Amino acid sequence: MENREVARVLRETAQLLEIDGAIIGRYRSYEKTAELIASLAESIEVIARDPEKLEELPGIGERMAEHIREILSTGDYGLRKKLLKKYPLTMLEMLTLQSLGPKKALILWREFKCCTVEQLEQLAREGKLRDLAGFGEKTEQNILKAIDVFKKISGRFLIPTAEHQTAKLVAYINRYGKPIGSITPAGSLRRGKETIGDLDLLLTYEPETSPKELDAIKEHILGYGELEQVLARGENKVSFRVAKGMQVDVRLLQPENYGAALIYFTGSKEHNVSLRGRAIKMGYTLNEYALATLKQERRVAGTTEEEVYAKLKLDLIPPELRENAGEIEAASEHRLPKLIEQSDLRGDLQMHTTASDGRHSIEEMAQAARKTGYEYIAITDHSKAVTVANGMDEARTLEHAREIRAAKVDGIRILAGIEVDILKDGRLDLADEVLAELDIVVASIHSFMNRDRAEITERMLAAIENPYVQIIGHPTGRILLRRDSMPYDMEKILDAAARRGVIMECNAAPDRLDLKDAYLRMAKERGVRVVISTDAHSIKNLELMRYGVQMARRGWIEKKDVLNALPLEEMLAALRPKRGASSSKRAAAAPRS
DNA sequence: GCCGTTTTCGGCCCGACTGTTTTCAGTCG
Repeated sequence: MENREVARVLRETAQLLEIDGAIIGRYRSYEKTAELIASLAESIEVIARDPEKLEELPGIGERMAEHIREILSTGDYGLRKKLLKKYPLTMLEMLTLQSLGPKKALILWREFKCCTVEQLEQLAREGKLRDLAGFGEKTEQNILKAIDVFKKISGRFLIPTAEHQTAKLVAYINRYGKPIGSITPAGSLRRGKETIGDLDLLLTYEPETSPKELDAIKEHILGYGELEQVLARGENKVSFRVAKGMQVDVRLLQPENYGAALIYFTGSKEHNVSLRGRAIKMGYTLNEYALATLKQERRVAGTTEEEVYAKLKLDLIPPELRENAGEIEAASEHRLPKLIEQSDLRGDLQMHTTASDGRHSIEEMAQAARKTGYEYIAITDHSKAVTVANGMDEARTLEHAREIRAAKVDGIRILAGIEVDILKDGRLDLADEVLAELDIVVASIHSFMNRDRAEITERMLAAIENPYVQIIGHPTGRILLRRDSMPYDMEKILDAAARRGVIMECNAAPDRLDLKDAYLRMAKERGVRVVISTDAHSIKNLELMRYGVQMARRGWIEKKDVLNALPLEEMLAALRPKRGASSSKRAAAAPRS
């Protein structure tokens, strides 16, 4: 059973308990355990095999450990099943509606036996909600609006979509007639999460700004051309929805509170909760304005993030790590990783040209890469199995390799590579003799992804065992918001990669970001090196590298873990030598053009 | 259900905003 499955059972139990009116601490305990398990890099199944290890995890005691074991062995949990006899599972779907929480859901269930979004819509349309205790006409309208949103949107967006909307919005806000303070994007966008739910913007204003002036600024923001619905308009905050249901929160604050607010609105929520717990233990209280003494009689810090973390005796935690996944402990013991930066990278080892499905020639790609400051690139076009991408057979691959080696661009080394397909049975799409002739072999799966976990695992293991494979490209095959990862036993795969010296790719395409953070961290723990590659299909795509770097940072990856942060010769030496070939030595010995 | 330099019992992060109330509960992030 996967961690997220176990986490789902626990989270549903927590929600059902909350509807059932359990005391706050009890359902929070289930909620916290669910969050913890979802964020673990290791498999909970493996941890649970050790009789003591489970209870060593924070927030898991004797009883919770038992519950987890029950879930792992039966696939479900007794208390959840018991609660589901009282409340249907579909009630939880209703909780995803904005403005509808557990208390109102319970009233709907008691009064109308209403437990689905469809039934709720019917009741709201008939005007039957407004007379319920705690409900009113406005609530009824809000529920109808929320149902509209629910039906229309998935609710999450790719990073570039969120960046684009942020840029437009910031430009618009800055068109306010008078000078305005700084505008800072926070939230999951700042943390570099793989998809973004909503936008959080911090807007500072000077302390002498009059209330009237503040109102004018808020009115200006709400005059944004792409605004579709105002959700809240208060003293310190405006919230609204723009196209496709994306929610925007703009928080207005004074510069002296900037650091505390930036921490608060960067999140994650779990990181913040943990920070507050730490603050309390140290005799402080932390909110979005400042770190202060417990009874708020004295302010201790709040103007910068550094200052707040320092007072909490923590090193400054990079936003990408703020997921409450061990970063606070690491920061308190001065052992935060020194995360990889884009400027550490010396090359890009996966890209395509017109030989398969790319848009530019070898020289054009090399020139563009040279301009970004790289020392080397690898051209890795597709092999013949990917017919739709004009994949190359053995003869074309060899001819293309000759062309790559003949191409000369000053100041950059162009390596002859391939992105060879891993076939249905785990064999490779090109003959060994051909692979032996190339400088770099990336192997990827592009077809038959809908197989079960055991089959996919075996297939990937076969590829890793193949002595010609040096790098596994976009290992899980996911396309964000469209296609799930292939199911496999990542521990087995990474153990095999560690044993065989195979490198795992972190594909930088913002709709892939594959490997993802948790798997990158697992790779690092096993000593598996990673390569951050754009998989560029055009010159423009070379710019996508920063997304891959940010995902790697979220996986705690440092410069020393990254293949393409090495100088050319060291990079080639770090590649697994191909059996029966000395191509890596030959490549290293060749003169740089 | 968990946990302890404030605690083995009694808390559990904290504040903004809305809407339904007439001082506050519910929801949200």
